[in-house]
Amino acid sequence: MKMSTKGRYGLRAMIELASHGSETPVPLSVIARSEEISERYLEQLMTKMKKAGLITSCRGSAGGYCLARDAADISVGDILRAVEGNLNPVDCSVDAEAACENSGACVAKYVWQKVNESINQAVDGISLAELVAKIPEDEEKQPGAVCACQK
Amino acid sequence: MKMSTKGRYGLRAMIELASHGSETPVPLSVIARSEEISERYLEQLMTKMKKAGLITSCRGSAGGYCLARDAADISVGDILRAVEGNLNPVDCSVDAEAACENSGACVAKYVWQKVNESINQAVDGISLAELVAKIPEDEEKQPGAVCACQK
DNA sequence: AAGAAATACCACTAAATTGATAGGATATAA
DNA sequence: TTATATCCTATCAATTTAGTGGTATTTCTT
Repeated sequence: MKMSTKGRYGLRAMIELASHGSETPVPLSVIARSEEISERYLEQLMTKMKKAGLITSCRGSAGGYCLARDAADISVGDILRAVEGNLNPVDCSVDAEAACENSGACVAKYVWQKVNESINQAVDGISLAELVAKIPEDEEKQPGAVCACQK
Repeated sequence: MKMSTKGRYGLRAMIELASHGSETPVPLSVIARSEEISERYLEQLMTKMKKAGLITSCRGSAGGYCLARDAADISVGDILRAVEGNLNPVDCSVDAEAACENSGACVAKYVWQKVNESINQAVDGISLAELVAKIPEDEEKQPGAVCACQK
């Protein structure tokens, strides 16, 4: 039951991105360097966040990534689900496809549903803006709304 | 963030074990067969549960496994932690050893602590007895207390 | 006392997933 | 036109998970 680096890196990258102001796009290299994550690997994670509609991007010189909406409207759950896929501890409990032949009589399923609900409730209850607000002042920038790069 | 087969098999095996009466030890082969788990693999999981003090065992002919205490006093959390190790999604959030150099200023840590709490709360809130009670009658046996084998 | 039935213990292998790397293509601003 | 970026796809390496194999030991039954 460990969160993989996808989730861990992904969350940190988004916090970093959100902590930059909203004026200009933030290049991948900046995020990768300050969070000490391989650029190439982080790139894959950012692609997933973009597909999930959490960030936008601008190519070319002076390009980079921006939040697609206000940090207050992005939950940690949005981020984790974007990079990790669903957070269900066991697929059968939610996905009808993955249900076993015993499904109806399966008591364990009850457990997995409970756990699933509690995880999602926890991560959906925390917004990116909340986290940025916790950053010690000396490192914080302007959390701001949505940045210039809105293609 | 998936529960591995250790947790899934382990829970099912314990439910099966608890659903047998308390009179006689239940052989591994019986649990393995009815839950369709490899005996050899399940054996390793049972060893962990034994070390965690959740079950006892009797060797020899007519031997097998028994709950170490009443099913009402064994939580799903006890079982999962026994086979999976701690359920923390990220080690740094709990284990001081695993904390990164940035630990104090790390905002993500706040998330992992919340998630960890909510997972543990969920699994600790469900007892083995509760689950056994949910089993459809035609398959249920006597949930009972603790069985004969108490070495 | 012998034999069968069962767990205990130790190490090893195979499969799957995850993490990371590589190379080139495409877009954009100065 | 050049430097700076993202985008896309494939591949490789490392780690973790899942499962096997063999043998020793204990206990009941006959």
